[in-house]
Amino acid sequence: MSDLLERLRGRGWRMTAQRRVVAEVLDGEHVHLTADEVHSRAVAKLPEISRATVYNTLGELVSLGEVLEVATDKRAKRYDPNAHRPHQHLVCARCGAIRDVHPTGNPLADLPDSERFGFTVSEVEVTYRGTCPNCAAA
Amino acid sequence: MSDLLERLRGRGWRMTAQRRVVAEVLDGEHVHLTADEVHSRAVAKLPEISRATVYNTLGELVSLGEVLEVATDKRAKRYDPNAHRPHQHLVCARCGAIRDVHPTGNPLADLPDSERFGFTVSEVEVTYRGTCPNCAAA
DNA sequence: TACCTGACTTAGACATTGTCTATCATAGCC
DNA sequence: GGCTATGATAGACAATGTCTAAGTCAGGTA
Repeated sequence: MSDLLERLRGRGWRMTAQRRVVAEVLDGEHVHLTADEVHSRAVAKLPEISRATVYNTLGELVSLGEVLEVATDKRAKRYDPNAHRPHQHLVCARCGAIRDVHPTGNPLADLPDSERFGFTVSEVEVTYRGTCPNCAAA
Repeated sequence: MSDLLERLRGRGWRMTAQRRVVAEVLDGEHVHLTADEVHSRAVAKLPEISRATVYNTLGELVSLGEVLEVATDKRAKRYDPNAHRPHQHLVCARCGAIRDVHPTGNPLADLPDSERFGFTVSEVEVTYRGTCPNCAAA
């Protein structure tokens, strides 16, 4: 994800230790951390980082389109750094595990004009719910 | 929605003024209230109803499958009484307005086995996001 | 390099949403 | 009408998120 750091710098983002740490924490595939988890991991790397900074930085990353907010969980928002590859989520109703998945087809095309009520529709978010293998076994 | 009250009674639900009021508030099409909104409206009909009761009752209605929880909003959960007719949601990113919509096709069928990672998938939740006519005009 | 300035960070108060507990009230049964 | 388990209540508590005022620093400039 040094890609990300590069992109951000290119956009005139002022680089600070805190922002770098948050970006580093949000690295990898199938990463879906809550703000609080991001904060915990950031603190491990940079103990004096504050909660407000983590929230601010996450909010900026979302505005810049580098990170997606996903509301699969009932409580906290989760942050998905994999914003550049379109994908949907598969969530275990029991334990909350989340996987990125890539369905076939284009759900946007499934919404006829007559069902758009004059809205300009730009995005679709699809969440599949079920039971993961671990929970099914238990 | 006296249907609902009948169904609940049939299932051995003990009927109380509070529960009736909550069920009445959740009546109609395109109703997507937050717990707090449900509480406010319930208070208007029955001033001494408490927040805990509203939360409890909503939780029970969800368990019984009479009401759906939807997470279209980043903040509070919303409750959708239209649980018996499968439908999806169209949300205005600007003002938060929500409409029920009925896409064609079956998104469940769009998730191939190879993308299920051993999960038993039972539900799909689709949220379309865009701008409503009002906000587009403004 | 040193310094400036506006953007960034901080701690902690505050707000919102949701949960829990101990106690009181009552629906439905006899 | 009276009993009893179930439901309701107030309010404390918990979790998540937002805001503010004051201090700090990255990056540009000379």
